[in-house]
This record gives sequence, C-alpha cells and structure tokens, in this order.
Amino acid sequence: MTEMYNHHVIEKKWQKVWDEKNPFKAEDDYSKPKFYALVEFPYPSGQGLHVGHPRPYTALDIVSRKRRMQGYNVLFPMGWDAFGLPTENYAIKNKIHPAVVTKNNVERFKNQLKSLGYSFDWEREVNTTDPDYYKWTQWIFLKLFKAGLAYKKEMPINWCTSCKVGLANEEVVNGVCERCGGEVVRKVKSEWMLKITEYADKLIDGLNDVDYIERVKTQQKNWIGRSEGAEVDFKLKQVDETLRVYTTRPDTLFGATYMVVSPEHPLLDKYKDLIENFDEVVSYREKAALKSDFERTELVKEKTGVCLKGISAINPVNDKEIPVWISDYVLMSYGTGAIMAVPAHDTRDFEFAQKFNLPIIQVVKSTEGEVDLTKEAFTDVATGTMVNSGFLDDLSVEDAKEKIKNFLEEKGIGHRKINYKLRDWVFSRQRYWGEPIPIIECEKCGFVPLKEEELPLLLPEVESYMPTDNGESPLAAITDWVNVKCPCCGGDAKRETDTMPQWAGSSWYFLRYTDPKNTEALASKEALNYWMPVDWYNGGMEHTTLHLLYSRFWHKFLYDENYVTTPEPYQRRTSHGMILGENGEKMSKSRGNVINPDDIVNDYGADTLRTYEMFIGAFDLAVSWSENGVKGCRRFLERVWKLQDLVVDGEEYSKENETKMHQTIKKVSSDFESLKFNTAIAAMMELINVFYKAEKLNKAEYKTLLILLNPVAPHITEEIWEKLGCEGYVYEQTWPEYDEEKTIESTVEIAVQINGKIKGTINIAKDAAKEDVLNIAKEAISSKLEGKNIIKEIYVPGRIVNIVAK
RNA sequence: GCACUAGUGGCGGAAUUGGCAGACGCAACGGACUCAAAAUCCGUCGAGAGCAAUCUCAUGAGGGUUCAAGUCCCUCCUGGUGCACCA
Repeated sequence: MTEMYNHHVIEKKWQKVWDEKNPFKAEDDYSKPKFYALVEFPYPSGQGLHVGHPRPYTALDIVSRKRRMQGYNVLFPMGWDAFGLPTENYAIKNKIHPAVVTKNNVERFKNQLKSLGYSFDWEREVNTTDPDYYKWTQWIFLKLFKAGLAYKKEMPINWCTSCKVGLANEEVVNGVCERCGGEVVRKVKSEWMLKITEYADKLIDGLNDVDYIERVKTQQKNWIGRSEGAEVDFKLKQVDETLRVYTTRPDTLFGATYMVVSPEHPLLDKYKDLIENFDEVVSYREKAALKSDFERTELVKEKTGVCLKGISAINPVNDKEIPVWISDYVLMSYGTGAIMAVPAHDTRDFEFAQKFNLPIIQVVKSTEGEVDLTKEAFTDVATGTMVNSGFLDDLSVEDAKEKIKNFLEEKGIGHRKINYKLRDWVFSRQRYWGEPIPIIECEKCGFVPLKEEELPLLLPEVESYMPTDNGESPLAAITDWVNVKCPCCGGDAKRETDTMPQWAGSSWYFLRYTDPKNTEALASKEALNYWMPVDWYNGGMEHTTLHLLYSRFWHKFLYDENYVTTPEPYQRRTSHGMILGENGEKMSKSRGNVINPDDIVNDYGADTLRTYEMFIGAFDLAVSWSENGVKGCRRFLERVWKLQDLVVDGEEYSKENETKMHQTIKKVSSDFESLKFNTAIAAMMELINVFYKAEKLNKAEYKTLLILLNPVAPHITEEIWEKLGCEGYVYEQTWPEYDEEKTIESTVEIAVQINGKIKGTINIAKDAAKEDVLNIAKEAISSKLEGKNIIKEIYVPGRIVNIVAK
C-alpha cells in the first residue's frame, strides 16, 4: 500500500523545486517557435485573491504548460494593475501612503498565486505604479499629444454638492453620493481627451484579421456603433441661423414634423432673448443635469420636453414651418445634439409626439400590408416603400436614402456623414493615485509637453490624498510642484494636476512583458518582433468594450508611429465566466457568500482547487461555487494517486486499453485548445474508471495519464512521477501523440428508430455496408414492423437507422 | 432602455453542431467493511403507468420546419454581463 496523498507536503516541495530551477522562464532565444499566453493582470485589492481569479489563470496555465511540452518557448507573465480608486480610498481613510498599501497587497497576491503553482515567469513581473514602468505610460501619452490625439475639452463630471469633490460613476448611487448621501450634479471641467474616434474604422476593420470569439467582435462593433447617415441643415425662421441635425434616415425627411435639441445645445443661450419661455428652458436644463445619459435615453420612461416659444424651423424639402423642442432624450454627446423628429418612423419620436399631440405624417409604407400608425411607429427598413415624399415616392428605403443624400449635397443643404456611438476617451482624473500627466500649461505657449528625458514625472508626496474642494486633484495643493517655468519661453507656468485613468497602464502592459527591464524604450524592437502579437489573451467579458478597445487603440497608434511591429496586439481573445456564490449570486461581503481561495488550498490543496475550477462548468459561462464539487475533485485526485497500487510493468499500452488511451489523448489535447476543460477532465475520469474496473494499468498508461493531467494538477503528477521512478520531470516530457486509426472502435452500436422513435439498438462493424445495416436493423425490430408499410429507410453511417412506416 | 449572452434531472453540467437527451461529477438512497462513525468499495438514481416485457411524457412557455429538433425558424417569459470616472 502506498502512503496517503498529503497535499501540504507535496505542493510545498514542488513549488520549491520550480522556484529553484525556474523551468518556466521565457527564453530570449529568438530562434525557437514562440507562444505568448496572456491573462489580464489583476488589480491587487485589499481583499486578496478572489476565487474568480484562478479560473482564467489556471486555464492559460494549462495551455502554457502544454505548449512547453510541445516544444514552444512560452511567455506566460504576470503583473499588477495597481493604480486605482479603492487603494486611494483606503489610503485616505487610514492615512497610509497608497504606495505602501499597494506594496502590501501585491505581496499578498503574489504569495497566493505562488501557492497555486502557476508557471508564470516571475522575472518579467511588471507594476503600473512603478516609475520605471509609468515613465513609458507617460511617454506614450506625449506621443499621442504630439500626434494631435490628446486635447482638452469641457466635460461634465459628477460633483457631490455636499463633499464638494468629483466622484467616479461608481460612487454615485441612485443620483446621490455613496459616502454622504449628498446630491450629485454634473459640473463642467476642462479635461484631457484622447481621440479614439479617429481610430474607429481601424478598430472595426482590424477585427477581420484576429481570432476573437464572435460575441466579443460583435460587442466591439456595436460599441463603436458606426452608422452611415447624413447631416441636414434646417433654417430657423426668425433669424439667419441654421440648425444642423444628424440622421440615419434622411429618406424620411418629408415626415419631419418637429425638431428636438438637447437641453445643453449652445443655440439656446445664443438666442435666449428670442425664446419667450427661456425660464422654462433653464429649469428643464437643471433637471436634466441630474440624470445620467442612460437614464435620459431609457425608453420606458415618460417623455418630457419644452417647446421653444418664439423660435421655429423650416423643413428644407417642403418649406413647412415646424416647432423646435428641447428634450433630454437627445444627447449633446451624440451626433450634433439636435435631431429632426419623424414620429411616424422612429419609436422615441413617436412616443414624444403622442405625449405632446404633435402631427404624425407617414412617409414610408410597408410592402407587407397596412401599417397602423395610431399604435406604434413603423421602423422596418427592409419592407418599406416611400409615400408622401415628393420626388422620393415609390422608391425603396435604400434607394430613397441614396437619392436624398445626392439631393442634399447638390442643393448644399446637407451631406453624407458617418457617425459613431463611440466617444472620445475622457483621460483626466482629479485623483492622486494615477500617473501624472506630463504637460505644463503656459499662458503664452499653451500646453507644453515635458521633454522625454525628464520622464518619469514622479508623483510628489502630498499631505492628503483627498481631492480638493474646488474639484482639483490633491496635486493642485502642492504649489512648489505645480508652479514651474515654461520649458519653452521660461515664463511662469503650471503643471497639469490631473492624473491618468487606470486604463492607461493596462493599455500597453503586454508590450512591456516582452522586455520588462529596458531603459531605452518601452521594449526593444527585437523583443517585440519576436514575441508579439500575444497568441492567446484571455479575460473577462466585462472588459470587452473598454480595456480591450483602449489597448487596441494605443497599440494601433504605436504601430502607425512605428514603435511596435504588429497592427493588432492580440491574435486570439477568449473570455471566461464569473464564479458566483453557492446561492447563485455574485460573491460579495454584504451577501456573506465569499469563498477565500486560501482556505480551499489549505483544506484540499492547490491541485484540487485548480481541477475544480476547470471542472466546474462551461468556461465561458457564469457558474455557482459548490463545496461538494470541490470534494469530488479531491476524490478524483486521490483515485489517481491510488492507481500506484494497481500499476504493473509495461512499456507500451496494453491491447485492451489501447483504444481508450488514444481516444483520451485526442479528447484532452483538443479540449484544452478549445477551453473545454470540464470535458477534458471528465475524459480522464472515465479513463481511470476503466483502470479501476480492470483492477490494473501498466506504467506506460500511467505515465501518459500523468502527462495529460499535469497541466491541470502539476504538483501531484510530479510527485507520482517521481515515486514511479521515472526519469526527469513531467514538465519536461513530450506531449503524448495519438493515432487516429487507433481511436476508432471496430464495432459501433447504433440506434434503430421507427418514425423517429427509438425501438432498439444493434452492433455493426464500423465499415458495414448500408444494405447490410438496414437488414440487420429491420431484423432486430421485425416484431414492431409487422403490419406496417415501409415508406422510407434512412441510414446515417455510424449513427442511426430510421425506418419511416405506416 | 440599448448591446451581448444564457435557460437541459434534486444540483453543476455533457450531447461529435440536426441523429440513442442526461457523459462526467455532486447529492440522495440501498448494500459491504466497522463495536460505531468517517473514509473507502459495490449497486440504484428524469417523471408517470405496469407484476413484467414495455409504453407515455420530458431540454424556460407556445407555435412551426424535418424521416429526425436541446440544436434551425417565429412569438413570448426569466436570468447574467456591459453601458464610457470600479477595473
């Protein structure tokens, strides 16, 4: 009898071996085939590792370990996305420097990750808060600035009227401040913006050349929201002024019965003397300022608005006078901040028109029957034909769009316009714990970038990390840091005191891993040329639209500037689902359903935790935690361990197990590649069930099992390998091959149906002729065919026979 | 609200992409071992009817296409993620 499986001893022992031998180090030998596996680096929060973290990490650890056994030079790095709000808030509350908080949190995270036995190359660890790192974050910003992609603009921020500080969206709960419950309003502030919209088309087109899961591509495209429409100028009746609108349905211009402008539209202040009810406008605007964009555009809510008295517009195609309204469902941030309303063919306009009794004119009819415009708008483009539209009548919607666009351009009252839902990236934060923006503002010279040799611009020490009560960052209070001489003219100037958002550091970290200690460049051309692109990047679905787009944008910019060598940063992108609490809800302290991975590692072992997280369910779906499931995986590993009692000599697979061995190798190999870890593990469970049934296995079979299981459970498999007296280590073995011929059983069992219902099964040779199979099948169910007429006989080779009979 | 996504036994989930629904695991139940319990091992395990062979129903609900539907189409219901200053 072999001794008990003691995970405490075994896991420590092998982690020590890996630390000393460092076998998972990525080599700088650029002649080997490379594989770059990347997981999203964590934010080192004060709570320590969450059981959600090991899910993606284990997945790519499995792939990385397998690739090494397949002969690749693998880069599988880890680092820390350590700037951020929670650390700063913790620092404010406990009066500890955020750098100290970060250091402690990183240490804890690192120990936890090491206890899980990941094959990270720790020599390439990066930390976004390290000045040697953020020097290059600032450097990229300067490049963006010099390329004209960074600019300042007045933008609204969330402002707590009671704390008198700017708040992150997350800190605003139901319109009030999360800390004090005070009222939150939008306050306008001049902020740094990055022109991601300039890369909108490239970000869409680039998706054709990468291998992302389909829903990630779809979601990115929808987020960018490219739409082809037209801008149309409407003249105001009372003054010589045009009101420009953006529309995706210029074909419906004849149906425009009123206009709506955003409450923030500049035209309102310009003509406030003309607007007889301007006080109503002002009070409406104040109410709108309290709502977020997404509250404003909610369809279910009752539409509100104010009709401007004293101002009206002229529809340019039929010269009809139409009223102008303001309403909060029109956003200043999309299009021109003004729309032409066509209530007959737009849902929101329809609701608005019904509420305020505005005329609804049909200009599109359906080719598939009557349209009832008293109930809802008719928005179907595919079956639409134009009516009541002068020269557009009888055209299809598609043709009408083309004709009216040409018409607008000929008459000079409008033009084609492509619009994006994507907005430029608000890059300023009025916070301490972020990268300082390396810009000096001089009254004479404007915005002056710091010289590159002055980077990194270090975060200065401050008394308090709390934002100041005029909405500036804490840096603004350090006058001797803020007040500098202009590098251009030598006159008095001031530093930018806003810092960068957390997204900045994570937008290029994958480049730094290729050459993390380089002091001359963000990474050397040679390193980038060899390692990039990332071959496989896994991360959460929640990062699909922000982090993934931001980092692709920066990468594309760096490519255009010739600093990186590939147009796309990531060749393949996959996503994992969340791990929920036992009750099926998101894990959180307040719900009391948080599982600490340290406890699982201690009670069951890292190998069990890894196996369980891979076995728990479909990798891309959210799953609930189950302690009993953990036990089941521990039991599986114990059974693998106890196979030691059954092993007999044998250099080759035994005859009776040969097919099963080859099937398992095939299944596990392909399932690891397609993220089906749960079925890969199930296949290995089936295999050991076969061994137990036979009450024996030979050494060759055991060794193959250990290699297949090693990426999932690296500690226990090394230990058994050693106990078996095998040479070397599992991690340096070659990944097993399978023979397709040997995965196929000589006979197959197939089902026999009558009219699609199963009536029995038959065993046939795998290559039996159709005639023979049908005869055997009919023989097998002859009693049930009696008195029936056979109409049709279907045979799907290796699958099923279906007899259609009456 | 908009975008994406999912719904299968008591539970987590499989199903070669239109071909035997429930692999594998958990829980439960019965048995062996034990003074006993745990662990372990063996067995049963979607629902209903029947002594039984067997039959009927069953993949969120309803309809459709097909020899055949968890898988394809239409309508509806419910859950998850994101919504730009959490990351």
